[in-house]
Amino acid sequence: MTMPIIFAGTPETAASVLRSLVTAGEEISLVITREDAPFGRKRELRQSPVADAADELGLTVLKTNQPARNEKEIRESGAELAIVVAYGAILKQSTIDLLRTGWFNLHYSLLPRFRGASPVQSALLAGDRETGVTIFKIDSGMDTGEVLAQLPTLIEPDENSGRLLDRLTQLGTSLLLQELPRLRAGMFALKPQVGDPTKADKITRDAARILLSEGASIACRKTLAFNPEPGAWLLFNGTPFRILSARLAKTSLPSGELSPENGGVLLGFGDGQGLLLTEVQPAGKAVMNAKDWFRGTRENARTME
RNA sequence: CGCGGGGUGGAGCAGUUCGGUAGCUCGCCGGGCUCAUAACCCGGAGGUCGUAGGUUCAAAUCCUGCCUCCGCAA
Repeated sequence: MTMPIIFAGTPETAASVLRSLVTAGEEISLVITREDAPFGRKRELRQSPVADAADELGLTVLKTNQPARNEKEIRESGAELAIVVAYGAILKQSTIDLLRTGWFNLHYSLLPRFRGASPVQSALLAGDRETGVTIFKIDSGMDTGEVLAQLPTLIEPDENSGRLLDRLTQLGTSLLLQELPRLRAGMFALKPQVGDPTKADKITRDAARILLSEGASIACRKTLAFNPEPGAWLLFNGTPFRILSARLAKTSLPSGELSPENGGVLLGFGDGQGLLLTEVQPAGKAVMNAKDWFRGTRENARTME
């Protein structure tokens, strides 16, 4: 008897939300996700995690990068409401207008801070103490719509993007489940976003590169922000070298110097401060403890840049 | 056929070019020194060198196929 809804999303985090909605008894009449894309070294075509989840759940899937071309399917789904989580495509006004109640996006920041593709990484990179989730009604802008609900949360020390994303997914899911009855009933109020908007642009590999000159503190934020993807890195003996996890050390060390310490390997930065590397990954190798890695390097050939 | 690196005792590596009974730094077990220790000393266990086949008197090392992990690029 409940009105079916549309779910749109693409990556694993969206798939997780989708499963939770179904488990909670929500009826999904259509799942929209991005088209299959080349994946990995072999560039094999692979469907999105959301498509996988939809298959498991026996839901109808529409794979499209341009929903405006599939207005017929959207209209015929019988839904008047859509939930969007990291779908990865802009909706045109004509598409937005197809649903009476509207399209509601779960966004992983406290809008208007960090509008765009990388709210989680951006919050960690900025060194924010607090972030959260926002559910807003999608309009034609980039994460500019009016807000239905928000939930803040404190960022934990040493929390990286992967863990924070998991937590925000849980928070967002419970907020969604809490708000859905109101959305269905049409009993909800929207408020404009308040505050200074900031952008969270798509992450580039270049942005994830650590520079010795920028200081240990910024480098440390990068290791948190870019774990697991794409991984903060610099060059060791000329090849890419990832730092999976590290923490600021009290000890100081000249820029580029390495020194084994209790619990890891200390790397000196331009500001004289040391960063204690704990988990690293040299090019072509698996992730390993920094100390193990250091053990296997040669004394005369240890150049960080 | 996108480019490239790796798979050697529990961990990280060396040895492969110029085939000839496996090494280093740790970890582990036992013993010693010490007020004590993550320090130091002595001793010990643990490896069909990814896998299948080939060449050879002899293969971690040379040749061929396969499996597998990973970096870059997309």
